[in-house]
Parts: sequence; C-alpha cells; structure tokens
Amino acid sequence: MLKVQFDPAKPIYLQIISEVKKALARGELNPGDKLPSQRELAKMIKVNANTVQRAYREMEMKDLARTVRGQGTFITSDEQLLSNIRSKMILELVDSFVLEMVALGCDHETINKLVKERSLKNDEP
Amino acid sequence: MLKVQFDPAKPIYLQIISEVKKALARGELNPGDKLPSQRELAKMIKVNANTVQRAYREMEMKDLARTVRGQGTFITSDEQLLSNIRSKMILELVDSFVLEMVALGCDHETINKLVKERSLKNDEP
Amino acid sequence: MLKVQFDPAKPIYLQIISEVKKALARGELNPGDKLPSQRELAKMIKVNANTVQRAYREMEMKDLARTVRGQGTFITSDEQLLSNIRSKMILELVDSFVLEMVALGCDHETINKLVKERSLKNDEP
Amino acid sequence: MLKVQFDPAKPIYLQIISEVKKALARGELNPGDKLPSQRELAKMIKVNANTVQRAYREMEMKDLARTVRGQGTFITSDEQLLSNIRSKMILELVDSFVLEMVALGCDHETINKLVKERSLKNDEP
DNA sequence: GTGGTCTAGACCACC
DNA sequence: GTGGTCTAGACCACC
Repeated sequence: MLKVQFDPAKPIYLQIISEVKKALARGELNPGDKLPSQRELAKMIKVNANTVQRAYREMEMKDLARTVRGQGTFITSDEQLLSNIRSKMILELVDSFVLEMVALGCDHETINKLVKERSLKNDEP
Repeated sequence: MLKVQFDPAKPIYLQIISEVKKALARGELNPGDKLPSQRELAKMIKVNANTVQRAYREMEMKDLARTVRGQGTFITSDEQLLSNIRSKMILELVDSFVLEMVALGCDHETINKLVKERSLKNDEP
Repeated sequence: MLKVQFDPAKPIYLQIISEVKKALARGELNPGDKLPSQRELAKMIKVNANTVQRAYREMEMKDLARTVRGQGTFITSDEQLLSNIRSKMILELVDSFVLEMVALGCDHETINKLVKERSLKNDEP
Repeated sequence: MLKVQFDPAKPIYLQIISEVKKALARGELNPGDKLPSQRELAKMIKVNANTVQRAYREMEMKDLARTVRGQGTFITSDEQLLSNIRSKMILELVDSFVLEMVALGCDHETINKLVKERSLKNDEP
C-alpha cells in the first residue's frame, strides 16, 4: 500500500542552523567568522527577526556560536568542535544514503560499484 | 558568506508522484496495482482531492499510470518503463550523494571507503 | 430507434487549446507569439484563471507553448511542429466531413460533385 | 490576437430536433415512424419531460411530426418534406466545411483534391 | 505585473 | 462509489 509522508517542513530556525553547519563543513564559513546580523539575515531570507534570533540562540547553546553585545554573532573558534560537526554530518549523509539504497533493493556490492562508477563519471566532464 | 535557501517545499503533487515512484522502486507497489482513489488518498494524507488528481493526471501523462473512469487509477503494466524508473532513481540518488560529499570536502577515495565501512556497520548490528 | 447524445460539451480548457490551434492554422497566431496572460484571457472569455492555466499547461506539455515565469506563455517557435498541427487539423476536418456525408447517404461521387459546386458558389457572390 | 468563442451550448430541445433530423437523413428513422413517448425519451436522455414536449411541439409546428392523442407522436409521411430536410442538411454541411477549409488557408483545388483522396482512403480499410 | 500551488466545494458523468 | 471540470479566492515566487 502506498504511504506518502510530507516534508513536515522543518522549522525555519532549524533550517538556518543546518545551513550554517553545511557552510562550515564546506569551508564556506570558518572558525571565528562573523555571521550576518540578525536583522540583516532576516531581511536577506525574508524571515521574521525573531526566527533568526532563535536560531542564533540555539547555536550559542550548542557552543557553535558566541554573541558579543554590540558586535554581533561569531562562529566558535573551537576547531575540535567544528571538526566534529563535519564528521557527524558526513556520517549521517553516508548512512542515510546507504539505507535508502538498500530500501531500493541494492545490495552493498552494487552500492559500492555504483558509487565508484559515478564518482569517476562526475570527475571528468 | 552564508546563503540560506529554504526548501522551496517541493509541490505536494510532485511529492505524491515521488512517493509512488519510490514505492514502485521498492516493490511495495507493483505493475497493474490500483492506487487509492483520489478522495481516499486525499483524506489519508490530508490534502485536497484536486491536488491528488493533479498528481495522478501527471502520472498518466508520463504513462506511469492509467485512469479508468468510475474505476480508479492503476499503475502501468509496462514493466520496461517501471524498470527504467527504478534505474533512474538509483542513479540520481548516487549522483546527488557523491556531489554533496564532494561539497563537504571528501575526495572519491574517502567516499568509497566510508560507503564500504558504513554499509558493513549497517549490516551486522 | 432514436438516440440522442448531447454535446458532452467539450471541456473549456480543451476548447481553448482548439482555438489556439485554429488561430495558428489560420496564421492569426504565429511561432513565438505571446499568448494573453492567464488572468487576461480569463477575464476576456469570462472563465476562471485556473481553467486557462490548465489549457496553457497542457499546451506546454505537448510542446505547443512554452511558459516563462513572470513573463508569460509563448507559442513554440518550432515551425515543424506547427506545420504538423495544421496538416493534422485539415485531415481531421476532411475525414469527419466525409464520414458524416456518407452517414447521410451520399456516395463519394456525390460528395465530390457537391464540394466542387459549393466552393464555386462561395467564390463568386 | 486570439479569440475564443464557446459553444453557447445549443438548447436541449433544439438538440433533440437536430438529432431527429439527422436520424431521418440517415434513414435510421422513416416516414410515419412512431417517436418514443415524451416520458420515455425524457427518461432515456435524462431530461425534463417539458423539454421533450417543447421539441415535439416545435416539430409539429414545422409539420415534421404529428401527435395523436392517446397514441403518440409520429414522423410525417410527407416524403417531399423529408427529402427537403435531407437536402438542406447536406448543403449546410458542405458549405460550412468549405468555409472552414478556406479559413485554414486551403484553396478550392486543394479542397477538392483532399476530399477525393480521403474518401478513397476511408473506402478500402 | 507574471505564473504556480492549493483549498473548499459545486456539479457532472459513468458504474 | 469512481474520476472530471470548474469556480473563487488565498498565498507564494519571480520580475
């Protein structure tokens, strides 16, 4: 039987945190970098300033960012923590990929073969 | 600089089509199977019947399904087409995975290694 | 026995498509031309905008038109396709005419004779 | 510019008369034949009995039919009149066909050629 | 301004 | 019961 589940549309503040983490993992954002001001980001992504504030507050609670009154919000400089975030994201990505592939009926051998093939394909052109 | 893009929230009717395709790829839905009636699925997933109808109509236009007035909507029996859908889904999944991993700074060797590791991990426990 | 079938009143969205095709066949509409906006046409012909949208969407799926977000819907520039549409319309018209004439008890000779006669009549006065 | 005109959905009683005339022209209905009773036809085509009555009344006024109390409504036996009806229908059909073909850009020669071709095609298979 | 999605609900045709 | 068409109107994204 068919079962459809919708993106329960992840709350915006969590989406913001995810994006910050991705930017970190990709090196687009670095330790110590200043984040856009709350107002600025709110305008950029057309979201209520309170939503941005909530995202920043949560990041602070996880020691991912630090807010300095009158100066702004900054990415932590704790490289260890950032490295952990990156590793965790990568593992999550791999695991969910493998699970999905298995759900589609691929065995581990096939998965490995396909990944090898496609990473070469995406390499040359 | 940080750039946040929200899920442009894939339209519901496309999500429905995706779910049907996934169900097919996983063998939860088979050639010739009857889909839930428009009203039934609409109630199940709390969506307007018109939205379900649009999904079904698009599937019909792609020959993925066939609608019979007064009877319902049925998955095509064209096994060739269904097999193509599965292959395409798998390749897309692999490619987007590889791309994301590369964006996260992993080289192809690392990707292969991690996939091998995690598919074993997921195997035993 | 008498059997009456009502015009199943061809759906409006199909009538719109037919009219566009006729306009093309007659050269009143040309490759690349912009169609009226959905809302505009809707107002012109006193029909809901959704109905017009459906017509335009179907034309797009048949490659008869191309829609650009924020700009409008345009007739394809594929002259080959447009030429095919015209030929197909003409043949359909001729065939349905011949069939109807035969149903009315005319043989092919009579049909030819009448067509010749009437096309001359319509020519002079 | 595009102009769409809708079928103004010919009134049902006129559709009934047209169908009777067509049936006559095709020989499916003959001089003197009994038409279905008003009630019967109303049920058959799911239409209000008054609508059928109006159609029958108009046919009577044109001497196309004759109603006998307690017996029913009968097609006239006036063969002359029936023959006229048939001729008129045929001429109308030919004329509207020729006009439409001209609108589609066909000249008279082309029309004649196509009619000849297609009436042969429809003959053999 | 443009198109795109979605809802709620009416009404129809076919079974 | 099934699907098909249509409306009125909300709200969104892109220009």
